Amino acid sequence: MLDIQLLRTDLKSIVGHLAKRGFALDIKRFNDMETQRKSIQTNTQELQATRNHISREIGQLRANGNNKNNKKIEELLHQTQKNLSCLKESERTLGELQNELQQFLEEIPNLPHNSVPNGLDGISNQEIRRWSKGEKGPRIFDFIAKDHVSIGENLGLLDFETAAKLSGARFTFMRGGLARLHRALSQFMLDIHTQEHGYIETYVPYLVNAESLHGTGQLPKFEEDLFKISRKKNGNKNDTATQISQDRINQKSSLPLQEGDWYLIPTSEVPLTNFVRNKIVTIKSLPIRLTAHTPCFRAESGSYGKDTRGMIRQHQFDKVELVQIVHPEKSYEALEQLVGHAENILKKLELPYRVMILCAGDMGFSAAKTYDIEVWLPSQNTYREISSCSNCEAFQARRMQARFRNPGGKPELLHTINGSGLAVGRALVAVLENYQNADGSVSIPEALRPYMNMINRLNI
RNA sequence: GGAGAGAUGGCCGAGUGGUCGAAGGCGCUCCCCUGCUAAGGGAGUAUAGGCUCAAAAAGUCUAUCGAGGGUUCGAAUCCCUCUCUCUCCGCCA
Repeated sequence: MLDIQLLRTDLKSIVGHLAKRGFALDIKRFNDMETQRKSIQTNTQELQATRNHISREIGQLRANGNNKNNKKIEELLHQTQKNLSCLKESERTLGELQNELQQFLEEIPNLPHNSVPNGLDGISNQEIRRWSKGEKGPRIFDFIAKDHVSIGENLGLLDFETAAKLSGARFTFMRGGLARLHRALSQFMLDIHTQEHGYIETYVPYLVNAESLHGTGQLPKFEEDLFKISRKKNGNKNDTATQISQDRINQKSSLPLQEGDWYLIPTSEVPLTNFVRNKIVTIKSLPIRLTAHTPCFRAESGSYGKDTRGMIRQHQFDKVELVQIVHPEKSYEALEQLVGHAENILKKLELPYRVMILCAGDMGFSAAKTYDIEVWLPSQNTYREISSCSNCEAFQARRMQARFRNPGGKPELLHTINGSGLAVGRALVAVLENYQNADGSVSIPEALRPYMNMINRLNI
């Protein structure tokens, strides 16, 4: 969420920044809402002040306990009648308006950082650097490289048919050495991040509430991408709408969301980042570096027909996530660092990759700057995304009210950074394809052998 | 799932309808006292928002005592709903 003060004081420049990412802010609507809000809020507060005055006066008269006062009290009571009905109406209108404004704000994406290239889609993303073991680039095959589906199925270890029977399309069933390799990858990643990169290993819930998803920006705008678990409790909630508007009057961060339901996490960024929701942390505790290995669940309703073959795009996949909660002045430094941590995994696995900076229009909703890391897939003769690392600046922190106390003792918003380190399923795909041999076997990368009972290949 | 107890500021804890944003204590900050330290004395110490203001500072108003709703001229206090924590019972990995 953007700082509403910024919209109030510098709307023009914000509109310009948002246009860079293809978001058209409705200026007229915002200004209209603001003008209305201002007058109604002032009015409401004046009426409240009057009410409080009269009440206090009555209180004083009562305390003095003098009979003469009864008349005066009655007068005051009479006087307050009209005031109160105006107030009620005014509060209601203000609530509705705050509600509308809040909703408007919540659906505005983050502002792209100055270093982010212009462009509205992936074509404008720019390559920053490229890495492969040795100078020659990705391995050149002296046979026709198969894709991971053929490799896995030929090994008899990858079974989409069973997965489809159990669940449907876009699920994976693995067994034997392949399942083990999958586990090895995540164990390996966790070990590197905790032992070499200073992250705290974390175990988190896979079901989270709507507030958490709101904090990181998935809700309210992207509900269709999520799997929702309903907990049929007490049937229908009563007047949710009234509750919300009341909340809005109080100017608290509030949610147009149903309480009670759970969502499967689309990434452990959600539980990890929400760790600091509604918290004021000490400056000494920064940076907070958290990592977790979790399954991730995505409905991906928008992408049917894309990557239908294999395990590139699944409803369920594992990911080792990196999250940093940092001082605002350190966040860009931390982003570079975090990208390096993710890259380090690929280096140790000796998988060729490149780092891309996403253009403004290709970034996610909450991001101010994003690097994608793409791993080489020989079967597709191209690089494919295996990690996405973003600095969200204060965008998520503002939604979450995640703060630290500055040296002056005042609470200030933190910055949040997240990135995959890495997507385990896609890492598995990359290993299978890059380490495949002519005879259909797959060599195990050196770094993973300690996790594989020291075997050096998966054989047919 | 059943029965009960509870939720107040950074922390502890008082407060059952009236001037309470909230006693007292601890902690923290500043000042005084003091060879040093300890002890002692004094002052300050929530968050968000509106308005005034060119801006800052400041002032002023509003809201906030787990969350939401209700009763009332007035709610931390009374009523309803929900969430969470604790204790006991049941069930379970």
